[in-house]
Amino acid sequence: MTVRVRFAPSPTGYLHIGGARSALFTWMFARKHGGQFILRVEDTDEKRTVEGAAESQMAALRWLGLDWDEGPDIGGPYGPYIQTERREIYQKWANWLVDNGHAYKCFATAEELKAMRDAGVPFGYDRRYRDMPADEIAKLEAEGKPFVIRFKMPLEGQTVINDAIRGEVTFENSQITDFVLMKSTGLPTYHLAHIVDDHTMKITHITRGDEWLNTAPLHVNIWKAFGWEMPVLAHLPVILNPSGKGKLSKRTQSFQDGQFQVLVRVSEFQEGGYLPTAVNNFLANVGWAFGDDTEIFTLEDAMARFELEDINPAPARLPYSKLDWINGQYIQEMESLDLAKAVKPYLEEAGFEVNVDSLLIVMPAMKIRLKRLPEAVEFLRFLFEESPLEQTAESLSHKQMPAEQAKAAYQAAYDFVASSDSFDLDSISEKMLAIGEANTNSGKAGPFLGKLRLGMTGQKVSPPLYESMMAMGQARSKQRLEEILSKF
RNA sequence: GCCCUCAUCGUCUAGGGGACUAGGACGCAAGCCUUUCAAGCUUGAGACCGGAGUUCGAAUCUCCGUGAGGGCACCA
Repeated sequence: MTVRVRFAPSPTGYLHIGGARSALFTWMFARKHGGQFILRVEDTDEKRTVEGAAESQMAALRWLGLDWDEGPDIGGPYGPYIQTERREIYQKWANWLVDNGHAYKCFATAEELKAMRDAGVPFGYDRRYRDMPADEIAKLEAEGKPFVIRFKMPLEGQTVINDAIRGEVTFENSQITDFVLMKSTGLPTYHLAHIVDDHTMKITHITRGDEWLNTAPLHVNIWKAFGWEMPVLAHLPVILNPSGKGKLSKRTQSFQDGQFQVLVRVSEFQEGGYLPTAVNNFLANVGWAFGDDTEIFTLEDAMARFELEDINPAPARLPYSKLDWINGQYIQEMESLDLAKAVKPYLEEAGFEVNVDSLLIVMPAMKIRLKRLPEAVEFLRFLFEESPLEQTAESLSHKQMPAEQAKAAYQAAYDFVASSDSFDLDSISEKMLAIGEANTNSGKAGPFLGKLRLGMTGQKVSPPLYESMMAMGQARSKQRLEEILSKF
């Protein structure tokens, strides 16, 4: 049997990172088994549907590299993949349930429902239309009264659901009411729609959020009523707020470690300079583990080991600081050219004119420093901004290298930069090292190199001296040394 | 309130009766290295929610607490 799974978001907003993790788990499961991953848009709540949301969610999925085999944009053999385009199918099956005694038309008005709710009726509905004689129902219908179709939930007994992650979970049927299957608008609720879709789309495993566990017994009974084969259920744990209180939401801005913004939308991770591969690695590590203490792994390798059964059922918070570390690990492994290209948009956004080639020299230094791409802006600012030299003769000197010696050293450096034919990493390092050793009391170049770096870049934190000089170029380095000398 | 689920270092996790003195990772602290910041290396602090059982033996199984999360819509 071919595994067929789906990710079925509602187009009510941006793709939430928790949704992305569910999609990732589902996708890994499909790919591991050589099955199909289907994307379905569940837009039966017309009031909440947001224009463009489905597209932005698909863009987020694409960014993560979670490709689908069937979906609204590419079609497939079991389409359409947008629920509002499947009205007739739901209507047909809803009618089938009514005709076969598994569901009934309910004419309760909003006022009636409210009255029942106010009276404290469980679930706000007392099943008053469940056993209404057929002729009375027909009469109401003939009068054109609006109605919904409700499922005839068994009144007693138990329903056991078998969850791939949690095992058997037993519910009392009396705890579940006659849920609405078809709204008066003629559109189905999730309860009906997903079952009809999952059946007609031949879905073998239903992976979905934890919040569906309580209505799973309802679903099981609907599947039974249809006489359709039940897919395997797997209820995925939710992601909590950094505080541990409640589901992760944008509303709660918590900075528990003082520096981590609470990112919720996938697009925020993208804009924040995280690599999709790192985000996937990060997400896969929450609620699931590679298994042999490996923390950094490819999706390929993770996939091979992935099992729904291994998912940790406990809800978890996102360890944002670990994400930074993971992202840093991925950046370290990047090719210089790729990193330069990746960093370019952030530099440009800061108003810098970027030539990728000239950036290459500092990329090795960047790789081991960057946790997030935008951090390159501060590191490389000196390459783009002509800032006044704020250092003084004193701050450019050192106890191992008093002003007089410092001046001589900088002069020597200037002479080299001003006249050298070979301005490359090797000659720069060789020369600067020699100058430093010759002009410090200790005979160690350290103090000189440190102060020179400070003067050249004007930044307390920057890439190392040699690379910085190379990246600045000979002319700019010369000019900068002139400024330094003018301080003495 | 009712129902369901879950519970290991600060966080993410490994472990599923004896190999647990409970492993790894992030973060944190210290040291080394060092031209800043990093990176790297070494070391350190740091957890089985509580109580009863079952058992020769419980982090692991059972029950009861407690805590946390989820659900109780013509939303998904």
